[in-house]
Amino acid sequence: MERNTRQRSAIRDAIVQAARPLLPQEVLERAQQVAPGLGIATVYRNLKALVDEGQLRTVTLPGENPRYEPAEHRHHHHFQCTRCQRVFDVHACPGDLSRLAPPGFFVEDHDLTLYGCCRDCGAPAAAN
Amino acid sequence: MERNTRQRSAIRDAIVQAARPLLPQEVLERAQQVAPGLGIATVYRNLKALVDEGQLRTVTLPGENPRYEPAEHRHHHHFQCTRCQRVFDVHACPGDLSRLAPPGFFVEDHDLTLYGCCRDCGAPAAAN
DNA sequence: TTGTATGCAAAGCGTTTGCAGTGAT
DNA sequence: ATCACTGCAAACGCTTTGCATACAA
Repeated sequence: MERNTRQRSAIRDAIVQAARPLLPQEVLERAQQVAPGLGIATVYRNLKALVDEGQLRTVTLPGENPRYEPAEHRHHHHFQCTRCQRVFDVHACPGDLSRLAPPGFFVEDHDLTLYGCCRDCGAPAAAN
Repeated sequence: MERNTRQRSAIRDAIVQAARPLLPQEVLERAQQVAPGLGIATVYRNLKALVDEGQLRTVTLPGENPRYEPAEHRHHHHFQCTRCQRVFDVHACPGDLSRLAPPGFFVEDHDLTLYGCCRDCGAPAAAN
């Protein structure tokens, strides 16, 4: 039976209100403003619980520590800027990729990460 | 100035001879058969060095520890079996994905991981 | 009251680093 | 004889867990 604690609300709210996937440490810092004394262990325990409940999604980019975002977001992908390292949501999807798998392999899902230059870091020739 | 040690050869050979990307621990176990007494620290040091030299490539799948494979392999992707967790190379590629990025974002590269059921693990999971 | 959730600190796990000894050149 | 490389163990950063207490139900 799950209880609705001050800490759990603070953790969930921090992630829902963020505009991008957050690291556990970032969740801690934001949630502590609402729930002083909050410990990192509680953040990890709740992140895990909220993911299991289906409220959160884990964003695991290659070579990066896991980040967390609201699960309400539909199937989507991510774009990491090679200049500023920030991660953005990409709501487009290449669609069915089962044609890429070798014979005998069955594709059930996929993960895609795009790398490049984000809007803010400017095009190779344009400085906006 | 680099030296050609017994350990380094054993580590490189273990990876070149493997049919799939290996975890550092797997590299250790295989290389120890040729270089008894080999320590895990030496494996890590050489993996790093060989990646820097361009001989190896790091395979970083979401939520998985880094694996290593020969760099000679061209641009390709990976397939992870959701049953046995093993990782396989996929030499197909969806091609240009710049259409997926929002306006103002420039795609320079991409990473793709397929998930599903491998040849050895049999039929795909029942559709839910 | 009851038992889950919490905070703290210790433990785990994969990876890195300091150091003195080893061995390739 | 050099000096990069090695093995060992300690240190690290992130995450998990044990335990006594706090608090939602």
